[in-house]
This record gives sequence, C-alpha cells and structure tokens, in this order.
Amino acid sequence: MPNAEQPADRKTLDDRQKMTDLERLRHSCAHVLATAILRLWPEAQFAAGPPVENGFYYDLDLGHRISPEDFEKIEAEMKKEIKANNVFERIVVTREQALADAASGRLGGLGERPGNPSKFKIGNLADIPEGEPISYYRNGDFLDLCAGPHVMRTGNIGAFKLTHVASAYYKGDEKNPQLQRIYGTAFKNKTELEAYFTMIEEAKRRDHRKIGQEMGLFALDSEYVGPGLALWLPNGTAIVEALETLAKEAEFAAGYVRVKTPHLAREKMYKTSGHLPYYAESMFPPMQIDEVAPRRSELAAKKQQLWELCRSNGAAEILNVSATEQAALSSGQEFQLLDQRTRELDPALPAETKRVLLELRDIARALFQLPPAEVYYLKAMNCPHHHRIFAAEPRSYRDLPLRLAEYGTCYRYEQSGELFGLMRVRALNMNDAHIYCTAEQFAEEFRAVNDMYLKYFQIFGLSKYQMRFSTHSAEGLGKKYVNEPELWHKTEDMVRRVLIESGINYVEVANEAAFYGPKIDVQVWSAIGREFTIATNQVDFAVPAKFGLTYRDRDNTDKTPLCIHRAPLGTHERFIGFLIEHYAGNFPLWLAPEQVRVMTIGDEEPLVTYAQAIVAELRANQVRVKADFTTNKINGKIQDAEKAKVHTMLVIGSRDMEAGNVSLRLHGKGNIGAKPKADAVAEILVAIKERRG
RNA sequence: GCCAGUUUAGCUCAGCGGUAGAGCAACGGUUUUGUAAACCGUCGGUCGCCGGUUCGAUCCCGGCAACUGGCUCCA
Repeated sequence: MPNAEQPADRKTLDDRQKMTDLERLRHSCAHVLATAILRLWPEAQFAAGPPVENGFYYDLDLGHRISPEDFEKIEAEMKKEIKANNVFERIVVTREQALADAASGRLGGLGERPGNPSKFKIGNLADIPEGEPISYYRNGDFLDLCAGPHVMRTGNIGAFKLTHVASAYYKGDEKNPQLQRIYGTAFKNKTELEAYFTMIEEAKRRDHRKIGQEMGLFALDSEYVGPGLALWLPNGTAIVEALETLAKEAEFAAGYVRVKTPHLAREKMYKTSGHLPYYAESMFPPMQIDEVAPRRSELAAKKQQLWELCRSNGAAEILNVSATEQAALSSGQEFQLLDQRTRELDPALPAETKRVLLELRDIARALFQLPPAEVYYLKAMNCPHHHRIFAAEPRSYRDLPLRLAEYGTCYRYEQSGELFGLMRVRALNMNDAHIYCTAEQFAEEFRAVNDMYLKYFQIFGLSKYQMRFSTHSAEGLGKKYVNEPELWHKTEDMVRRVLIESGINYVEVANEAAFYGPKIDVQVWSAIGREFTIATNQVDFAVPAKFGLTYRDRDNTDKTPLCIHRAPLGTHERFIGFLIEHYAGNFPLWLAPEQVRVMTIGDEEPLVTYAQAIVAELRANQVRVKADFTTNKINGKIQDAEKAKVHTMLVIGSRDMEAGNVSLRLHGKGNIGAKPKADAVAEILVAIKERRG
C-alpha cells in the first residue's frame, strides 16, 4: 500500500548534509553492498540503505534467502568494488527521468532490467516532495536513487564487515511487504573496526541473561510462570531491595510520600483514563467476573428459544425485527423494544401468540435487570490508581505539590517477539511517582526531578546520558494523541523552556510522545559504551481532567492540577539488566548480592568460633554475609567466592586469629592484606552506607 | 504479531536412522589446608512438545511452544 503521508523520520536534505564523516562512509558502504549483491544476483530489488547507529543496512527483495554463509562471497565482491576505487558521482535528474529509469529497472541496478522495474524506488520517489531536487549516485555500473552524501571514492571505505541478516518491512510499515535486511558495519580503518568488534564481544561477555544465570539473580520460567514474567531469585532480590532503599531515601528527602495500590482495577478506570482505546493492545485481556453467570446463560437460552418459536409461528412479524437486527441489540435495547411492541398488541391476536410475546418480554426484562458482569484489567501503569488517591481526599493548593511515590508492579502484554531477557518483560516493577502541581510550580518540580536523575547518575558512575524529548505530531491528534492541540503546544513549550534553562543535554524528536502528553526518555551509556533507555518522564495535562481531579485554589475556585510522571530508576527489570552489563556483574559493595564471605583456613576450633563472631557481627549490621568453614583448600574456597563475584572476602587463618586480624581480599583486586578485625568491619559498614562505587 | 535461526543433564557443550556422552555443579566419602581448582566415588536426560515417515526417530518431514537476531512497539 503506498504511504500517502510523509514518513515521520524522513531526513530532509538539510539533515542529510549534517551526516558525520563516519555516516557518509557507512552509507557509501551500503551502496557498495548493493553493487556486490547485484553482481551475484542481478535481479535483486533494493529499497533503502541508510547508515544506522553501529553501521548500515540495505533492504532488498530477492528470491534467494541470503544467509551468513553468503557473506564471504558478497564481501569478496565488495572488496573488488572498493579496490576499483570508483568515484561516487552525483547526477541530478528530473522526476520524469527518474520514473523512466525506475520503470526500466535501472535504479538500484547495474544496468537496465527489462520486466523488472525498480518497484521500491518508485515508492521512494513518491516520498520526495515537489521542488526538492532528485539525484542519483553512481559508482561504477551501480546507479541508485539517492540524496547522498557520500565519500569521494569507494576506496575511501577503510574497513567493513557484514554482520547479520534480518527482515524488515518496506518503509517500516507492517502492511508493506517484508524485505531482507543485510546489516554491516564500516569504519575508517581496520583498528577501529576491530575495536568495535571487541566491544561487541565484551557486551556478549556481560550479557545480563548470562550473568544473571551465573549469579542466580533471576529466572525466566516460561513453562509455568509465563514468557516475560521474571522470577527474582534471592540474589537478584537483594539488588532489587538495595535499589528500593536508595529510591525511598532519595524520594523521602525530596518530599515525596509513599502509597500502595492494587495490581488491577475495573474497566471504568481505563475507560476514564483513556488507556482504552489508546493502549488496549498493550494490556492483558480483561478478566470478567459474573456472579450470576448460570442464571444469565439460562435466561439467554430461554430467550433464544422463544425467539425461534416466534419466528416459526409468525409472531416475530408483529415485532418487526429481523434475526440479525435482534442479535445486534443490547439487552436493554431488546427489552425496551419488546416492552414497547407488546403494549401495542392487537387485541384480536390469538391468546397463545400473545402469551409467547409477553413471556419473551418478561425474559428480556429479567435478563436486562441482572447485574452486569464486572470487568477488571491488570494495570499497565500506576497513574490511574494514583489519580484516584488524589481524588480520595479533598485537595487544597496548600497540598501541592503532592508527590505520590510507589514501586508499582505493572503488566503489559508485549508482543511475543518483543520479549528480551529482563530488558523487555510483561510484568515490571516501576520506580514510579506522580507529582501533582500547579502550572507555576511545574518548572521547579521538573528541575527537582532532573536533580534526582543527576544524583543517581553519579552514584552509578554514569558519565554519558541524554534526555530525549518526544513531542506530538499534528497528524496524530485524535488518533495516537489526545485531541488537545493547544494544550500540547503549551506543555511542550513549557518543557522545552525548562530543558533549555537547566542546560541539560537533550534532543527533540517529533511524533513519539505518550498519548496524554510529551515524554522525556532518559538514555544512558553503559561502561562499555552501549546505549540504554532506562527511564521516562511524562507531562500529563489531559488525564487529571478526565478523572475530574481538582484542588481548591486561593481564589476559592477549583482547578485541575498538572501531573508529572517520573521514573528515574525505570523498572527493576530493565535497570538491573542495564546494571549487570554496566558492572559486568561486579557490583559495588552496597549492591552486591553477597557482600562478604568469611572463610577459614581449615575447620578447627577455636578458628571457627573466631570467624563465626565476625559473621554474626556483620549480620547484626544487616550485611549480606556468608560463611565458608569447610575443609576445602583455601585456594578452592577463594575460587568459589571469586566465581560467585563476592565483593569482599575475609580469609581467616590461625595467624590472623592470634593477631585479632582478618585478611582482606576484594573481588577482582586480589589480596589486600591483613588488618585489625574492627577496622575491616567498620570499613565495610561505611562503604555500604555511603554507597561507594 | 511478522521474517529468520536455535532448542541434547542444573550450567557449558560433544554426538548419532539402531532408545545418549564429557567437563563443571550437586550428593557421599577421604583430605586439615595461607589467597583463583586436593583426591575417590555416586546421582543425574521421555534429546522442547505433538503428530507423520520408518521394522526402528534425539536424528528425516510437518505442526506448535519457548528462546535468540531483526521489524513493528517500548520502561
């Protein structure tokens, strides 16, 4: 289906000129990839081949399924093209010329291909606005519709590698045909290419699924619990609780109050909030509770029998309703209709016909008068519950800002193909809070939220982050977004102003807002330079009004508050998934599931008694400590502890005991040496309390 | 949900048209030890699930599920 609208992400010529040198190089490499594929499969049809974050891709349609086994020969052809050092030549043409070349199959080909027109290029041409120049780029025989820019020559592509093949919809629309997408990456030189693959290897080594398994942090039991429903094992729960304690302290200090809400709510909640219909497909299907279900089905069956009887004996004609019309009626409408028609009955009707019609009416009434089934949904968000907490008591301007915080569990029916380890799940624990405030208070509250982020970033040693400010699009109003154009602009201006004033690093992207207001996604980069979107802030100008939330202002009138949704620590699932990679499982002491392991050299008294007292003292101070007093060799015990990534190891032999010492060893750092027992314990307690990195 | 790939013991992985094997872990012993592995033994699997082909299927074929890489979506 041709896409009439401009794709929201289509780059303007201006954007294209901003392409970095590396992006140009990668984009050029995509053309070289297409050149190579055409030499092997001349019939291939190409769609789009842009640079992306870590490389480039080209989408193509081809009968042969390209697999990684084909990469070697494709790469060999690519090398030939690079060695030929062809110039990337820009050619400006008229739209008529471009359409003619697409029809002949010349675009995205090595020559004309009669009977095999460049179908996707025709679609791409349609997206080019009138007045914008139409250009080709040619390298050797390969001619492509392309706005550029490119490097000068194919030989400028220093080092490249094809990485994987995937499928993608033409223009990203699932209604369009699926294409094969060949991914690759390219760099200025071989050194940088190798550094990139080293980083990928490191990311694999730090994969949260692998480390989570090894360290016993969480389990995914799709058979019994369900896909995307994580079980937090004791070690993982230790991290969960350390994070919750951090959040509770930070939120308490920032004037938040805590609340607790159930995991489900009645349908009315989500009809009012607007999650239905905007969000319905991301929610688990509803639960129906029908306390009179047997009576309801009994009456319905009887009613249907009577209708059939009426149709067979002609009584239905008096009612003047076809079977299809009747089926479409609600029980209320059906009763009303029957009630009305039976009032106007011709007294000459046979008594039996009358009796049946009246009985039908009575059954319809009984059915209508049954209490309706109750419908409940698992919550996909905490906001509606918090809104009802706001509504639970009368509010004055003196109560604002009201900051309601909760680590709330939400359930989202993510499509099966979207699930991924802990990073994308169906049950998630959010570091959620909603701040109800006046428009005047907004800037200050928003700044305070940003400060909280910065505080967290410091604790976790995150030096690179970015706020991604998502705004609405005019076309989405009434569809993807609540139809309040003025409020959208007003709120977006307000947020933009605060972002600029606070000097925070942000980018703005259109058409990615939440349905009820603009959104700020927080992106952070892990220790090995991978990007994660871990948290989100949203400004909600619409839903509080839908719930009729008001506060009494100074002037004795009722006003609707603004609501800021914020979740700096995101969800436990994604945030801990991120932390696992960030720390490679080597958590700082305050987060480490097993903070300390005390191990003795041998198992003889009084050594064990001495060690046991240290364990007891640490436990009394809420330290997560384990003892290893077995007769295994000390090297073996140390290896066990190192493999378990225990942060601090206290090795105790008779030498230590006699001096009142412990020998300290830190995970990954090796033996530190002996120190007085009291000093070692005190240092552990301080490092935990200060959340030292 | 769509396209592709994967699924063998708790974990990492061999293997094969004739009903399975290693290392680690676990368990039982022996060993009394100074900073990343002392030794011996034992247990452990409807080869993801359901069908089909076959004398016989973990292996071949089909369907389903889960997981993974992407797409769409998203914290």
